Amino acid sequence: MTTLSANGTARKLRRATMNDVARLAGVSIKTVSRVVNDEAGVHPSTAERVLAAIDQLGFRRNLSARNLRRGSSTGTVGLVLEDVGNPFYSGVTRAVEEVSRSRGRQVITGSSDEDPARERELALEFCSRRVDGLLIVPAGVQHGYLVPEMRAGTPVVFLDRPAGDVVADTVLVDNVGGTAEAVLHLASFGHRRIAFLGDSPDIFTADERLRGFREGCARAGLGFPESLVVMGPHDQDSVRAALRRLRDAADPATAVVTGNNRITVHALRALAGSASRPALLGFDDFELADLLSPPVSVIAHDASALGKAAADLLYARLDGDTSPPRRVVLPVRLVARGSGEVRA
Amino acid sequence: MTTLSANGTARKLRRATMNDVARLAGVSIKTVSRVVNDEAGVHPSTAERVLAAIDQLGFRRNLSARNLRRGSSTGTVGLVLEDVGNPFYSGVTRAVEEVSRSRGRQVITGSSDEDPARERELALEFCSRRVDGLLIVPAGVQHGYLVPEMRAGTPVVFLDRPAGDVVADTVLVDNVGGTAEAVLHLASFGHRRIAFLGDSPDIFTADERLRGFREGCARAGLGFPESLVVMGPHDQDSVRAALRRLRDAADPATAVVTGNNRITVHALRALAGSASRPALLGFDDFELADLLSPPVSVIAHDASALGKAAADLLYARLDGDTSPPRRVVLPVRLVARGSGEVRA
DNA sequence: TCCTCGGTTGACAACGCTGTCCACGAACCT
DNA sequence: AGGTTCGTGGACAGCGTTGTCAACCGAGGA
Repeated sequence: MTTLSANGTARKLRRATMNDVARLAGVSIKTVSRVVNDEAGVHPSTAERVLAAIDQLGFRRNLSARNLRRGSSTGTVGLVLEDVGNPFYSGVTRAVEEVSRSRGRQVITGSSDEDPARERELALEFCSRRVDGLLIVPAGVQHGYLVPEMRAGTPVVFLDRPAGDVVADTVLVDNVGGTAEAVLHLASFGHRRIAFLGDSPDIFTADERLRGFREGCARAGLGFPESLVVMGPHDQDSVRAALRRLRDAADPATAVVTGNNRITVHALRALAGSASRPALLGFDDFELADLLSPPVSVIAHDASALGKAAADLLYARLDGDTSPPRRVVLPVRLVARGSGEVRA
Repeated sequence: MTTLSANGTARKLRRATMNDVARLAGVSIKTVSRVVNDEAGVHPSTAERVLAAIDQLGFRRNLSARNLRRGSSTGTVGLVLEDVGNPFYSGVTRAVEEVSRSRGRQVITGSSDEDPARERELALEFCSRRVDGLLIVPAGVQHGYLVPEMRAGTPVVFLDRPAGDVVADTVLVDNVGGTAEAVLHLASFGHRRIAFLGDSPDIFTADERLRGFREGCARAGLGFPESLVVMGPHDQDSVRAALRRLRDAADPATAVVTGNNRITVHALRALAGSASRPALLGFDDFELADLLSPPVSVIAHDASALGKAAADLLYARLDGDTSPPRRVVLPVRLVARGSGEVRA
């Protein structure tokens, strides 16, 4: 094994172009192009000379120039989500990458951090790069800025949340049905005082899950326990405070539905070691939920299924599908592990 | 809120170019360029006409063409890692994205799945796209293919594992020291039969951690317990089988060091509910480790610190740093939570 | 009056690449 | 011998943008 040094020495050197290769090989630039693209009609000995020159110069075809000239696809898709660092979204990312790979495309990602301005900035930047398509987990509710892009032929698919004011393909999960099912499940174990701990109602999924919670309460004949609904907390301290309030109330909650994986984890941490724990059922599955004690029951849905469905939809558009925009709602399933099966 | 439809109708329409804008606004293309780039010297009324035309046509500057012409940075960096879906790497990704954002650059990611051919393919594809720099979690040990790229001025930083045969900036974590510390920690609780469950020794980090394990054993005066070393298992079944073998041995292990987060989780699942559990100390921290019972002690290191350090190194090169390649080793720390503090 | 000057605008080339079209020589046919 | 084909190679334009340079116009100075 030889150790090759390749650092800074020649840093400012311009990259070799086809012209350089052509000059070195003593052929025309077009012949180089032919060799690089495996086009027929180049004499083997000529090709060999060209390949040697390519090797010697470390030439690598400039894809930007190629795509510009050919007016063809850039071979990229843009993915705007809330936070690649969140395991849920990284699962989505992986699925998108997987599908894209099979279609010979690369994925550019960006995290919006729930900031609509940032989402917009990322999406438009991607459009400037002429991505072939855009996958967006909306942070805001206004997407009119995408209309020119869509009209210009960039297909857009919204993930996890719908767009505010444009009609486009959308993949969602059954937030309402899942949360309602959670309430009914808890009620079937005798719970009458069920609380809901959700993220900010500005977030579509949080709001939908609250809707599902109300629906579940209604179907279980529990009325509308507004005092048991807390929306907004999404860090450790605020979740802890909310739980304390629910516990210390005159008529405390005996069960809690948590609105997403982060809130569930914060709730678990807040409740750890406390003597009497309410029954708990969380929206979103998460790793190790089965190993906690008690194991945590959840409304599970599949990040990769979400990513794959969205990517499939996008690639169908790229393949020329011009049918009306679709809205796909993926099913969720209740995974009973223990924490939600405690009698009131 | 108006609902805008923007689907398929005009799909095959070519995107508007500066030429189109110029024609519509009745100015030269150069004037459009001036407006788009906020260059001085355009009469306000002219600029207004141009902006109106841009708006009407939904024009968006083509960055590929711009970069081609200016010969400047493409504003992208490539990140090749094992699997974006793995929480550890998604943390790395997020950190890289964060740093890149502050430097006005976008991140293109790709998962190699530990396949050297795939790593190479991704890295070279990124080079063809003329990324400004490359961050690579090596899957293989041969990186000579990168030499032409590096010579041509693309800085490369290796993450988490060193490159096989090129000299370049590298950011690692203290695998050896951390694992040795783990062994000494367990030994301090009286353990003499300590096992190591690691991933395939082909993987640098797995091999280094094994080295650290041996070093720790030596320093603790435990000799070289080769029968207690199992390398390779990385799925649920093989980890379970390995643990069973260790337990059923004539002189069973009383403590286990697991070589990475996935193996730790598999081990936890395999040991769940079993009567006598060995002391456990895992390499890599993971979410909820503190909430398990017993809470899991780990050798922790920080994915974002790794990503940030690597990105910082890369951007330093892009800023013109031509000092010799650096090797940064990030410290790890033992987080004692309970599972590793069981007396033998 | 002529000239200069700042403010505005445009013509043109070029970035690296590929599609089109044409040139050249050798071999083949009639 | 002249014409036709095939195999090989090159000249050139243009993808959408920007840097360079020059032209134009009205105002101000000599």
